[in-house]
Amino acid sequence: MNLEIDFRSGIPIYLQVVERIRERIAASQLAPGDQLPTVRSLALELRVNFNTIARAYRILDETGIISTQQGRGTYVTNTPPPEASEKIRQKALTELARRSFADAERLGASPEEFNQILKDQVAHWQQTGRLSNPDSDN
Amino acid sequence: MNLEIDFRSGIPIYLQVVERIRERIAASQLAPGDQLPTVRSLALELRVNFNTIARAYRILDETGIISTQQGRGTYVTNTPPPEASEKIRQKALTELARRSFADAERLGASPEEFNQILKDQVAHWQQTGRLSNPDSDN
DNA sequence: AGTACAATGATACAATTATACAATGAGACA
DNA sequence: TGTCTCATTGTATAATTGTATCATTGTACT
Repeated sequence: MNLEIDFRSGIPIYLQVVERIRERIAASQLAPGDQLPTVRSLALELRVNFNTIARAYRILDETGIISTQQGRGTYVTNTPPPEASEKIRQKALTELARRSFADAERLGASPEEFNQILKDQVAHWQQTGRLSNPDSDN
Repeated sequence: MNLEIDFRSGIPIYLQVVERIRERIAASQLAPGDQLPTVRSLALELRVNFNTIARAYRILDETGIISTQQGRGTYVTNTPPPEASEKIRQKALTELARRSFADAERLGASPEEFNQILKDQVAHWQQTGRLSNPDSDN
């Protein structure tokens, strides 16, 4: 799943999981009928207790966009209407931007410095046609 | 832990705890990822109230060298502090940039679109003097 | 004495984890 | 077919961990 959650943000993990999954559904990365990871497998991936994931799933279930079934698994039921999806998507992107700057700040970089690095990254991507490999200069 | 605290020194207990733990980390007796004692267990050991330990932990958390997580515990921080070597810092920043674009792509945004959003975020930061609040429009 | 302030303690609370439990489904076998 | 067993799934509840808020204590200063 590769969900990005921040243990140091002060935002409860279960709420972060709710948001990240809503974003994936809004971005059609998860379509109706798709099965979500089991509470245990996602918990293992995120290194948290599976009850924390279960709590997130329960919230999503109560809002009706997924369906959790004991013994079977959890499945996506509805995708929000296009205009709502676009709004969620926009919010997800600005939120991602905010998190990125916050992470950069923790590494001692000002927003300006990090923005420069991001620009370089785009330039490199335009040259090579792909995002640079994390192991490229080891 | 066996922290040396002097109750008669006149120096507040929570400040002594802060100093003792800083020393342990500086001496690599506590490594990144290591879990510190819970506020209650350390309080029991030192015969003080656990709020006093919590206060010490909060100070260390604010300086970024440990991370306290409700319900989970407190851990020595993994990410290198800003004063780490420039090379490591640069590498961490480019890796962060790469991951950010990958996440944006997962949300259905091209690098160009996401870059625009990043620029807007910097502009907004320059206006308000802070990175925008995650809860601003919930 | 009285006041103000910082340090510490008491209590209630929220997030996360640990443990035991119940529902479902796949495979073995009569 | 039926049903047994067992692994896998989500559920329920209590224990553990840090947080928030206010009360208490001690000290310095008038």
